[in-house]
Amino acid sequence: MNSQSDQIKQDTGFINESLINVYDSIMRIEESEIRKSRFKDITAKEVHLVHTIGLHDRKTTSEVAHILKLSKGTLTANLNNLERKGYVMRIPNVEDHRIINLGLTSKGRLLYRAHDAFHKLLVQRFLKGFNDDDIHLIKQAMVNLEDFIDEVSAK
Amino acid sequence: MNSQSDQIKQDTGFINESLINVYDSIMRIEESEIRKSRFKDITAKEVHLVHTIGLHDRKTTSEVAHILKLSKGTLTANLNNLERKGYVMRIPNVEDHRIINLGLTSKGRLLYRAHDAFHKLLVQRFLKGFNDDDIHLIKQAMVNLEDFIDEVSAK
DNA sequence: TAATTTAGTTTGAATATCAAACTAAATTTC
DNA sequence: GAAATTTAGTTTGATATTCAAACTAAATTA
Repeated sequence: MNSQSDQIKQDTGFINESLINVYDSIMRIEESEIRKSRFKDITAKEVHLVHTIGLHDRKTTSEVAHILKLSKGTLTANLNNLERKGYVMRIPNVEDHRIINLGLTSKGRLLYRAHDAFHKLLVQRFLKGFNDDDIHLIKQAMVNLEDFIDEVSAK
Repeated sequence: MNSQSDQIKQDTGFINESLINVYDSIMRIEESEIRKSRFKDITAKEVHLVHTIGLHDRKTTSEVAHILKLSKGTLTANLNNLERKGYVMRIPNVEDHRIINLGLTSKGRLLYRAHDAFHKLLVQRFLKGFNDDDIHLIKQAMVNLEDFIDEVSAK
């Protein structure tokens, strides 16, 4: 018979393994789902970039590079690819001619929404069977995790 | 004043964003923490490979390639690097001479444990302030997520 | 107006990845 | 039990990703 504390050890052990394993899988299925749809030329990294560019923000190239922690040169290369494939637009900034703002084409917006829908489905399943209090508690655990990440990143 | 359902929308929205953002950060801080220690020549991907090889299993090259979803050629290249750096051993299988089993050197085991300790700290912080029932509930959410991943991967 | 800073691109080198061809060993088939 | 097939892992050649540093053009500051 398992004691209460054995149960907890088992739970935390499972959560540990899960945190390690889950993301890789999420990236993989995101990519394979998106490629089953009409977006056959898109990788997981590219979806991530499209998500970061977003629907409405018109971020600059530097802002996006900073968010994704990519060098400026790498981002330029990635943007060239997504522009060539027709998902992303470079929008010269009229006030400051050094700046390029980024936007999604209509195809890019479709991709954004398809990815977003898949993610919402994923979260729905993640939270399946939980009531509002439970969900609030799970949210708090994610806050903890982000706090820890911020702390470690800062030091 | 927010209604209850607004609160839930906010929570699930946060969880959604969090799931997207958190892993990248985890990979990044894992790498930077490991490089602050005595393991300065190691990338996040390599830690992941060392974790997969594990302390006791003596997995084959093909098993590890399958787990990490890498081609055999890619894994050979990765193993060459980790062998050169002194973390991984190739152990010829005496019963079947085609097979190479994989193991960690003592340096590799040190790296494994350092990474494991960091991960345990991370989970500890993830679960900070929760009681046993809460933890069990969070574990259940992770099970949900893995189920969803398995379902989508299978179809 | 000259010097400096800033935003983004280009360049060149290093690394990672894959699929396909290959080698050697084990298993199956006849 | 020899020949054909399968399996495990490596090598090869091509492609893609990434970075830092040099560069260009525009804006800001001195």
